[in-house]
Amino acid sequence: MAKQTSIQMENQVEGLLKRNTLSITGSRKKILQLFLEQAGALAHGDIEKKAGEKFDRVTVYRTLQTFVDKGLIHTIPTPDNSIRYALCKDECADGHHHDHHIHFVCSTCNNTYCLDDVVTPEIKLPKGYTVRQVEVVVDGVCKNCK
Amino acid sequence: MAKQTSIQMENQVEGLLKRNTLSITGSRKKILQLFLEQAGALAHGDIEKKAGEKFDRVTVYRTLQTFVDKGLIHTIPTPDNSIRYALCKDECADGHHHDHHIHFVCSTCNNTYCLDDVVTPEIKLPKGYTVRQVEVVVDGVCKNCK
DNA sequence: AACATAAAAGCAACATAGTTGCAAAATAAA
DNA sequence: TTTATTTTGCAACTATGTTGCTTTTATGTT
Repeated sequence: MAKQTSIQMENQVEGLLKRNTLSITGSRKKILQLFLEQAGALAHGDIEKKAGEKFDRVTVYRTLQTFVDKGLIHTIPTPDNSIRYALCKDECADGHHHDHHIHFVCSTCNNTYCLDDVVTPEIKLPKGYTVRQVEVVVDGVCKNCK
Repeated sequence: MAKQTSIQMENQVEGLLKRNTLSITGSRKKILQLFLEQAGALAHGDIEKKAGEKFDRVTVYRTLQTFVDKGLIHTIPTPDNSIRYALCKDECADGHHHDHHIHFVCSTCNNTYCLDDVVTPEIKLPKGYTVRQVEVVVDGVCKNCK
């Protein structure tokens, strides 16, 4: 993906918001842009820091919740119990997530990545259990930290 | 497993603590007993409630941390971001956990179970990534809630 | 372009979760 | 039984997340 001008980024961000029937506001643009600029996932705290003291904590919480509800981002459970959020692929929409990829947490740089090409395996459960979703989080060292 | 008398339970609890070089105290006995009585996993909050207002919050935190360090219990990451703890099998010792089983969270009763017979699958990662641990959490309906 | 309506942001206050330092109490070892 | 060490409880603090309400902002309509 080629690097974009800030005008192109602006268009991409606004397009994404419009396509998801979200009104275009300062905080939504800023937060969505942070996700687009970032390879990995972001925790609530990361966003507050990166946004540079500009938004109220409550606004960040509510914006993230809205993005999850609309299917723009999804949550990633991590072993250290800090919820992280990452952009969804286009197939996700309006609360209906299709996250069949696994997540990778680097124990060196502590970044979390969506490995979109690695699909979650089939899990065979004992009799009586019904599967709804399988979440796989792999812990290790990423290619940048090697 | 046959139901135990309270004397047997007491012995089992104290034995477990001794084997892990932990001094025998009221809170450790009580908390460890809660884990033994319970099929599923427990969150910090569950323990505070079940212990019946008897222990300080700080003591519960520290006891859980000690148990994790010694390899008596392990943590389970859950989608709703509440850390849960469950007893380890005997192979775990002194900070070195061997949790090759998957975890199941029932979306009806909200209990978390270790499915000891279901081992985590091999995950093939892209070039450059090193795997240290694979954590699988399955979300669905358990056999009791069906 | 101005207005009305609906949505979002900001604020304050609160609730829950987790941490740290220290003194008192309990446990283990001598 | 006495001593040394570990654990507990308390107080205070930090971080994280939530709720109600008011003001501000965005958007669709005239």
